[in-house]
Amino acid sequence: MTDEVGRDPEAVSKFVESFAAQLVEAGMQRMPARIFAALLSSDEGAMTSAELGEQLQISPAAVSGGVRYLAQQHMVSREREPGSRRERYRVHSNQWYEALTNREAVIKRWEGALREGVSSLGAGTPAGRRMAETLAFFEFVDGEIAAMMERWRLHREELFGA
Amino acid sequence: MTDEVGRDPEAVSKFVESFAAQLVEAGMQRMPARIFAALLSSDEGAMTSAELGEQLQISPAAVSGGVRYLAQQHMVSREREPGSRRERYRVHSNQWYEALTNREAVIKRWEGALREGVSSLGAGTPAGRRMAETLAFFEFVDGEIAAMMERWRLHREELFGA
DNA sequence: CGCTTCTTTCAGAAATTTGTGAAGATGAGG
DNA sequence: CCTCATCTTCACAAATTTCTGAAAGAAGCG
Repeated sequence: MTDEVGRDPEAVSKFVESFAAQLVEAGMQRMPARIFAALLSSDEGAMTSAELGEQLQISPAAVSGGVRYLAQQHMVSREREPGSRRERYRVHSNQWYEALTNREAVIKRWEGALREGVSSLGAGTPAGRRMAETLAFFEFVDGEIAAMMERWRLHREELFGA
Repeated sequence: MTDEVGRDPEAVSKFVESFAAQLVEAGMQRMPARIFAALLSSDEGAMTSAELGEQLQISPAAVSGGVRYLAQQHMVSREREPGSRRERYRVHSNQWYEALTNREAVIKRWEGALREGVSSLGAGTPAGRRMAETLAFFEFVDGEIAAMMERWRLHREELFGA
């Protein structure tokens, strides 16, 4: 087997860019999206800063900024190769889409804003009622998502084994 | 009752801006967010272009652009007062958060990109397997969300009556 | 028809965001 | 300690986005 490269870098790059484009369209910033897509399509599920910089043709500063964002969103984690200042950034295959549904903080803030709206506009007014209903929706979804993720874990074991 | 105004414009405005800010943080553009928040907190659930312009202090052009975006996302609908060129933009209290969960098109595109990734990187490779799993997750969520919305409708009737 | 009232489109000014290079930190290893 | 390899921060240039005023389009109504 002369297949030592193992993968066609061009095919990888093509996928990375096209998946990143979807993420961008869904609202993610460009650099985080590209970095994330690159990690997702790496065999290890992890890359160093230098590797990312090379594949994506971006500066160390851009890697740093993008990774910081992804880490804040809990979409990647950072690892340190022991005895080296070099970091590697890893996407835990499960972890990340859990983060996707973990709008936890976002939902909580929306709920807060809506509660304030209900009371400041008046619970008896039409606008107040509309907002109370919206609030109820968020509260409902909040609970449902947790249950859904639990079902996913079961489903996942079924499909791929524990 | 000298309460003819009915609502404190300042309180309304304060809520509108704060709710819009949450939407912006969640990735919506500023103008659409403000317009949407204004509609949501109006008693009628509908406003004319002129009313929106006045409350938000923006030009007709900005209203036009924002509304177009919201309509594309199915978050508001346009109505025509019969016998007038004046439009009013309405948020149907139910409709809009159904639109929120209706990432339908978005999810489909992600699934497409992932499928392409699985085949172009190789279903047998580690990266390919990771993407196959991610794909399975999206397919799962897709189905779950429909079921969840159905439960919401029931729950909603329970809370607020049909 | 043509006037009037609204809405949309468009080009450009202003504000914001993004990515870079360069300088500064941080820590491993001699 | 000093050096080397890395990562991070920062100021700025470039690209992009956002909003506006002005002009053009559309539709009711006399």
